[in-house]
Amino acid sequence: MGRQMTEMLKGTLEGIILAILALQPAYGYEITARLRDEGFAEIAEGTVYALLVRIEQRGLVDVERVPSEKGPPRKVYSLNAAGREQLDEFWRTWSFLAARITQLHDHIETRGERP
Amino acid sequence: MGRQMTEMLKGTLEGIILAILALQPAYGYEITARLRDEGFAEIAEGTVYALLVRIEQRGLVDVERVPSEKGPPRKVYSLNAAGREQLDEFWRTWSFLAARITQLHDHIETRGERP
DNA sequence: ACTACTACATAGTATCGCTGACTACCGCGA
DNA sequence: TCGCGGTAGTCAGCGATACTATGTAGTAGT
Repeated sequence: MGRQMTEMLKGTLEGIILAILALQPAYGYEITARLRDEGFAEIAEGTVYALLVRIEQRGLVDVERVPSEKGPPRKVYSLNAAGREQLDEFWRTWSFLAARITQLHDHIETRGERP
Repeated sequence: MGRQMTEMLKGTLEGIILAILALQPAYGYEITARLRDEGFAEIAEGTVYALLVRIEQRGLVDVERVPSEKGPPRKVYSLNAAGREQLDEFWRTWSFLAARITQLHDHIETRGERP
């Protein structure tokens, strides 16, 4: 993936996954598929699993093992109260950042960088 | 600063500074002040200087030493062609990411996470 | 038996921003 | 005269993150 996107995902990818879990509980493999549907095509499986381990250890999700029809049992993650709180903070932080950056972008467009 | 914001700035702070330099050339100390004006109050000076070293090493800026009336000489950075190219890519990446995340946010709001 | 898909896990790497300290120059007021 | 505050830049060490690459297994279809 591009260096730019890789760095920009830091901090946001966690929020993105929390947001996906907020829509409905899901397991790792499913989340990677969901990410592809949402347009994040280039995010590797390993990345998602590592992140799920982290958010589980932080206690942001509840986990349930569910036998799968195909392959090994699934670890289904669902957002708990702490996770929803964290997601809220993610949106707050994101909104702040997005607002500032949009503002910067407008500054450049109006003041005209390249004539 | 908050962990969340710290992580989210990764990758974007560089773009933000390139954007500021696109408005007009500036030196380090001035940039930290500009950041404060733009709403990024909590960004440490050391962070800005370190970032400037990086973008200089990547050849995204031209540097000119200008004597200051107060204190040591200033290093005035101005965006060069490579820097503008990088800034363009920043905007592209940012737009992509912002669009996906906004879309995710809308999904949650319309489908209703909490009844 | 072989292949493909599903499903999860982990070790190692690179990058990034933060903290905290330090050097150095200037002008002003006590 | 001395110290203080503002200006200006530098650096080492740290923690967190996402990526790459690889490995482990179970099931289904041929």
